[in-house]
Amino acid sequence: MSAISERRERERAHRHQLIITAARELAETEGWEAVTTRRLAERVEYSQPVLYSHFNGKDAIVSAVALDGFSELAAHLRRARQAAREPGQALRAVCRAYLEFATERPALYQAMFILPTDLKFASAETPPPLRAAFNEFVSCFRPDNEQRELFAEVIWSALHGMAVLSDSGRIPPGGQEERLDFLVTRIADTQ
Amino acid sequence: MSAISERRERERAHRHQLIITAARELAETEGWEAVTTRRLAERVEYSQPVLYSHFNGKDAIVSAVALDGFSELAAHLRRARQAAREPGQALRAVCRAYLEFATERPALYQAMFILPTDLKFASAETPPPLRAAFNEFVSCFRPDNEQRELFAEVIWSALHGMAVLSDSGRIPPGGQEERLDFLVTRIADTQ
DNA sequence: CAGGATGCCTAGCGTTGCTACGATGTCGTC
DNA sequence: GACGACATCGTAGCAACGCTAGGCATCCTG
Repeated sequence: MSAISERRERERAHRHQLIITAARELAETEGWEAVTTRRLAERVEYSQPVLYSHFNGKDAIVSAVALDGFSELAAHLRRARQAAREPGQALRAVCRAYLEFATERPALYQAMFILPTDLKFASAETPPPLRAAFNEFVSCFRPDNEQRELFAEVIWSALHGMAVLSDSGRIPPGGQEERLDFLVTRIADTQ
Repeated sequence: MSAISERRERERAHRHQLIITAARELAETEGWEAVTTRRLAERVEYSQPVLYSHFNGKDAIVSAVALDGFSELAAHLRRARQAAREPGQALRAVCRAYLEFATERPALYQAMFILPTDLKFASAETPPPLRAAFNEFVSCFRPDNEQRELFAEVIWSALHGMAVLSDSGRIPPGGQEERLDFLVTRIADTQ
């Protein structure tokens, strides 16, 4: 392990992250359909094959972006939950933060929930950021609530449906706040 | 308008539907990624360009399949709603029918809700089948309920989220019945 | 029966994700 | 310090994609 090979490894790790951020920026400015391996390679100023020395394929790159997204989502939800004054308002705050996240970073949200990825959900090898994001919903309910995971799943499903259906125009994008209010008041009395 | 041109028009309409059903069958057996214009053309025993004389592009074919899907979904939901013994059970029956539809025809469901299509939602030119399906949810609530459309949107969002998240393994596919029960009992007391 | 229009297929364009292969340069050893 | 082994990277290319231009045949009309 010479110093040179260490430097190489550092450069390699740096380039790895460079690819991920380039893919994300390209997706956020021009949409995922503009993220081709050629354009991405040009953006990071390397040839196409180097992408495949870092990732198994395009799906793996999308997965890497999605994973970063889950970390950010978890942090975003946590901030909202902890900023809530009364515990009864935590769920509402987290739900609103979730919808915020989905509408403000649509490309990132697509990578996390719509595009095909290699990520494993709800299993033993689920990456920690995914669990962390999900647990923010669970934490809105009392620990002695035996159904809190079930509650969290339904809330999450409803929010995801609202986000994606309104984004694609299948439900009017205007009424999100009313829908959110209806959803939370229906669930919130049980914590 | 001779009889011959009428026959041609009939044949053309027949072929139009043939393309749609072929696309749907191919998607249901091998997934939408296997539905290419080449394979589809081979399947209907015509050359590629004839597809473009019937549809503006691949998205338009997917849209046509989706439109058929909405008709079937509306009929499926209506059947479930009308079969419900008490009016209080109608919502539960419709919701269960919705999830049934999504899990039993995943490819069709994808065309309707996930794949890019040309369909216009929630506007003046929304195709009737789309409105019909949505109205089945609305009809589960009392006509004097001024928020019934809002309720329907939230319910639909939650069901869509449950369907798509469980299909992609993001929530465990096993607990659908419990989630459904939780969702309905939370909403059902207001009709 | 000729003329014009219609319908269809062959062939090809540009782009996609991905990969085989050769050149270039670096490393450890004698 | 020279040399063979090794890793790294770019050029070039493959098969498949959605889509379209152009020509050939066929059919209806006057």
